[in-house]
Amino acid sequence: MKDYTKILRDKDISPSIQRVKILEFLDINRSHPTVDEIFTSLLPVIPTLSKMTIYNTLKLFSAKGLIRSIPNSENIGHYDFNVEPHSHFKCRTCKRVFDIDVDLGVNIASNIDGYKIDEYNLILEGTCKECNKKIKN
Amino acid sequence: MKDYTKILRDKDISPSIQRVKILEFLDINRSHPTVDEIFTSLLPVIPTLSKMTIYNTLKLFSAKGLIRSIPNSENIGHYDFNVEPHSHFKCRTCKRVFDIDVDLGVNIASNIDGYKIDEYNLILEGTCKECNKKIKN
DNA sequence: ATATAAATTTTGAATGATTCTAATTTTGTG
DNA sequence: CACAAAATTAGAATCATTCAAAATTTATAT
Repeated sequence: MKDYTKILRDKDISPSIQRVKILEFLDINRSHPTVDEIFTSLLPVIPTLSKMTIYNTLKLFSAKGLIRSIPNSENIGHYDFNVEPHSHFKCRTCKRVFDIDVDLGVNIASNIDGYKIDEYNLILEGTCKECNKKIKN
Repeated sequence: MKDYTKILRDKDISPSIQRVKILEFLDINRSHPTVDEIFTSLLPVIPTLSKMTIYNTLKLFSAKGLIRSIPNSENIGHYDFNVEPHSHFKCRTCKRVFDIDVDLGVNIASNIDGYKIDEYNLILEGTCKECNKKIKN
């Protein structure tokens, strides 16, 4: 079992119950959950939890490089514990976000001068394996 | 002057005044406008215009491959007349979206089996040249 | 320990983008 | 020219997100 309290302290974040539970949830659930999914799942654990805390916490975690957010054309935020370089595929049918092992190489930052890049995301969209099968049947 | 009516007909879209003007606007304004910017700009031209028409039209154009939408972590839709492969940079300060000439190199589609890819987007986020200067001063 | 200040969480209202629904207008066809 | 189909419009509804202010919790100094 990971010591999320320590992970937070190492990033200069005071480890409140809410923050620890949100971080733990994101680590265990690598399905790129939305704010709403996090809220619904943690409400039984922390009955006083508010969505505002989740928004604040996710913003804080992102700023500290602890997690990353995944933009997509449906304009709903997904969050990822995995900050290692990898890409994402969003299924337009089931709405799930999958990890895709596409390596962009390091050469992106070097190409663009003048721009300060905080983050980059490669997002593929279309139909996932499962939904493809269902459509064909 | 381009024949937008013909461009629409070629894609089996009946060329209403609204659709022609929206397409023309996107062609002339390559600044990746939002729905609101399109609406505000075209309202003087088509006084009865409604935002719903713009949403419908952009969705239709996207589905027909006439334009593409640019996802970003601020969850606000930007639209691009240019459907040729290229990437985007969104400035978190001034909110503008810039074209970036990043070559993704290896063709992505071939790497991922089982997934049907309709579209892919590489979106970089951070601070643009101009905003960088302002911050430093 | 205890008072006080600072940080965090909570609540509910507000905002902003997008979607829904139903009515109206426009267009295409016989 | 009438009728059906398609497109547009208006306004309400929804959903994610943010704001502002109050309440709670935590940390600090006495």
